[in-house]
Amino acid sequence: MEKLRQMLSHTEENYLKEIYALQESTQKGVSTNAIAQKIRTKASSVTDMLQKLSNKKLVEYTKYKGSRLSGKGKAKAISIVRKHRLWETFLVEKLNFLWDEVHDIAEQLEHIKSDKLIKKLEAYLGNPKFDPHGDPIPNCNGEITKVNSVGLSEFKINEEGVFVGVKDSSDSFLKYLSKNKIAIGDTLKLLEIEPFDNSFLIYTNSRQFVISENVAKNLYLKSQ
Amino acid sequence: MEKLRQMLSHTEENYLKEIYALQESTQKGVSTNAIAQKIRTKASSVTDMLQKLSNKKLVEYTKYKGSRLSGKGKAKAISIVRKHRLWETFLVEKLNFLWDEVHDIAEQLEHIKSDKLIKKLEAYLGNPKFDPHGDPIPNCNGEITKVNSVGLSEFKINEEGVFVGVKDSSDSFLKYLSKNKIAIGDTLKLLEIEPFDNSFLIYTNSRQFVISENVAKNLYLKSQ
DNA sequence: ACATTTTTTTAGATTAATCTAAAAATAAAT
DNA sequence: ATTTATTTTTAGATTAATCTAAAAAAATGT
Repeated sequence: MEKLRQMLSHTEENYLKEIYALQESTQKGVSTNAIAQKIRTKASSVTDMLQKLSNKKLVEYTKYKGSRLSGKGKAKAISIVRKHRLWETFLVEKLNFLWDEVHDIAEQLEHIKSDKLIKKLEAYLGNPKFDPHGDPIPNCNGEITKVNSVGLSEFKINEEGVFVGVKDSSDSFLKYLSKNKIAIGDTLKLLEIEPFDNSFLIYTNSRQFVISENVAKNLYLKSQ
Repeated sequence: MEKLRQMLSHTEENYLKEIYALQESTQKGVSTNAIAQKIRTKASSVTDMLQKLSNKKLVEYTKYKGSRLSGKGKAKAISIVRKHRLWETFLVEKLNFLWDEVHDIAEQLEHIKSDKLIKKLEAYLGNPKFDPHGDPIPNCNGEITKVNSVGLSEFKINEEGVFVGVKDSSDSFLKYLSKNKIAIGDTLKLLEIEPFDNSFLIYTNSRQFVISENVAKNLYLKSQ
């Protein structure tokens, strides 16, 4: 008797997506509390869900030790990220949304279940490799183009690069960027770091201005 | 204290949509069993939901008497139909889906919550008035273009008309139509009705063929 | 190393949507 | 006008996802 493919709930998919995001930035297990914060729920709810996902072999979970996605779980997470980023691209490229308006809508669209839909959407968009925030779009086999960009905070004085993506794509940060007219594709040059507060003096588009260290850390550039 | 707008679950939205479809074809209350059949659930589950929707003032429900949507409920139902039909149009017009492949996907997309999205989608599609099945797309105020088409089964011998829509948009019926190469926009002429089995002899696209009475009832034509 | 703090898990409840089985109301048939 | 059949509702359970409060484990500080 063939076991028909697991249908995951929106909630389960969200957990997988967030665990994936968290485990990418560490070698160790992802802590229950970290997940709870991301999902905006209580640690006890997370424990329940981890046990469930563990039974389904999507997460490797051992009590008190934190969690990692299994191969299956990671594949599923990447497929959700893929859908999210394709939909964001659609919203910006075709429907003329601003890049700081699309996150919540893509968060809903990423759960639509249809492989055919996502294949056709991808083709319709011209097989983009990056979404509007500069994040790579996994292909249908889950492979992700490696971006070798580096945070502006790592730059040397007078080094120059093209702004290719953000680290933090929170609403407030994206709104900060639009307000200050910094957009993907812009060439930025680091002129000076003020030792007193570690603020960065930047040159771009024939003007110069100051950004905080925090902002600099969140800007990814491809240096030439 | 301002009451913030009711957020309905997918399930509630589905009930409203189906009750709307059912109540359009009758003056009387919609029966609990009829809803159960549409939603593919048990009558007892429907009763529970009707009581809930009634408490929320979306449905006018009196025990054993059947239900009708309230003004609020009808408006909500129409907005879901609107989303469903706009998404179907997108899938067919932009992503090149066939008209018999889009229903299940649109059934998911219709629950995406964003007024801005649906406004932008509508504009992107060029403000279409009809979906790929010939059904009218409600505008953002819930107004629906009246189609004065008539079932082929009402035609007289030698009467001719343009095929503008289907009554039953079930998968199997749409597949029947594609297989037999009958598409919206085709001109059909009724040549003969066979008295023995009430089958219809039809002429279209330089060929003639026979359809059952049942099929004839489901084809809506605009006679000239 | 032990006491304290923090993190994580368990136990027990709650809400939404569903189900089955039984009871109640309505409709149909003789 | 009764009886029979059908429809609808109620009562009581179940499952998924969540919560609070308390218990258990791990990490931290002196």
